[in-house]
Amino acid sequence: MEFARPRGTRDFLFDEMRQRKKAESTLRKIFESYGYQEIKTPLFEELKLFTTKSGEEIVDQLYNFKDKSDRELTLRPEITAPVARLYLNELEKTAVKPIKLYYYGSCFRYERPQKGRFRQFWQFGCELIGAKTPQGEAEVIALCTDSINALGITTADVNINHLGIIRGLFSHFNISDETQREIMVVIDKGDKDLLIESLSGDNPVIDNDELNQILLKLIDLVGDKSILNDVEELIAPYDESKAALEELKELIDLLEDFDVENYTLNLGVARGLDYYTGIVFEIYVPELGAQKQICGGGSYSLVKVFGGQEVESTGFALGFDRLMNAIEELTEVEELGSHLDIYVIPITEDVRSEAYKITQLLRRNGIKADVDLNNKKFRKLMNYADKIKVEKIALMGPKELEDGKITIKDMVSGNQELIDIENIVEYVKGE
RNA sequence: GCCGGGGUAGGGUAGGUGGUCAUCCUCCGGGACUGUGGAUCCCGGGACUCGGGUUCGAAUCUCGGCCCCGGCCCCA
Repeated sequence: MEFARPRGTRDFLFDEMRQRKKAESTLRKIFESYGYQEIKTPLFEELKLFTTKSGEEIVDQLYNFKDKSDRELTLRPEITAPVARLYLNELEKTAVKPIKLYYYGSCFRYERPQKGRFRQFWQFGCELIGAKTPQGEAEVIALCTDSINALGITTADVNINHLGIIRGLFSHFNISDETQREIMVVIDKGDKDLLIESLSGDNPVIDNDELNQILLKLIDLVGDKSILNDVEELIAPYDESKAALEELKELIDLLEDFDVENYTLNLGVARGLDYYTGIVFEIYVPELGAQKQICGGGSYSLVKVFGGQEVESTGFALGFDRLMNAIEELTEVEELGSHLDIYVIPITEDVRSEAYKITQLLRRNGIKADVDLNNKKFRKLMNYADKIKVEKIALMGPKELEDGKITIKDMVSGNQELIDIENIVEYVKGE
């Protein structure tokens, strides 16, 4: 084709758009029911915003460019950092805390596209700023699971961890930041063989057998809250991890209050980034294969990222495209019906002007109505109404107009009824 | 960045050893059909991903680009 779209971006047609809009509105409703307010941030930001947050390495994965004034900019790869920037710019000094923000927008990463992975993709997420308490975290997780349930995704597996436990161990054994980061990345991959290799191979990342043995046991702890006892036993000698474990326990108790029942404790969940310090969680839909992660979230510290007054935040981002894949995979795709409520058909040429008036009347009363704009003949209009699968048509000709009436026909049953024009809005709405 | 498989009307396809070859279905527009749709028939519309090379001649062979589909790497 002469005009190709850039690799890894997508077009969306009507039906797909409608399914997406439906999911979007479901999510909005739920986020707003939790008291979140929507914000929008720019699609591009200073490159520095993201390198500060995530390190220089991520430039490889960014859609970055220089503008005409030679500024280093980039399309945003995620929305947490822009929200943090916005907070520092606009809200830090004025807004009443806690602040509940949500966003829905596209993000960009310069990577090879593949299934469940595009260069332009959509994230739906939130940030709870200034309420880093176990109850804040519990509520955020509740919002997340409610959202996923409302979309009909039934096989989602919510995995929760508290990074303070493992950080406590690192601290106890005096592990350097750099080594911590290295080992976190390996844990984050979820590949145990690789971890064993890293820890006990020829060139161990950590030269401490005691810690290595604990780590290997720790990341294997996956299950319901009964595993907390195992964790407790394992970290008993290490005071640095105990506070985190207590926080985790408190969170687990609170999840019950927030009516969250299905979750997995998974001490192997990690994050590559070192500003995540407390609770982290990830959600997987196994049916999606390699790109099964539909959500990532946790608590982090804004001060660690950008400076400014210490503010603890909790948030998560849903991968909207993957959610749509999961919905498609797991739920019966609903027939959408027509995009119109009614189609207005003038039977003869001389009543067209009346047809336009009636169409406008319907529209102004919130009815999705359409009318022919191409002077097509009656038969063609019937044909068209059939093709677009509209359920109702309004038929009008000189005969019924003389009496101030109009025919409403149900295209599914074939029944039709003669009604007074002044009642048309009520009639169409009423059924 | 790497590896595989692809690209023929809007969608789905046939042809592929170079030449009478651009096929069929669907779709879209018009008509038969004049105040009641879905059927049928007729007419019409629309494509060889782009560029270079070989050749008298390329959808077909060849090289490169672009794009698509998988899989790695990566995944804040």
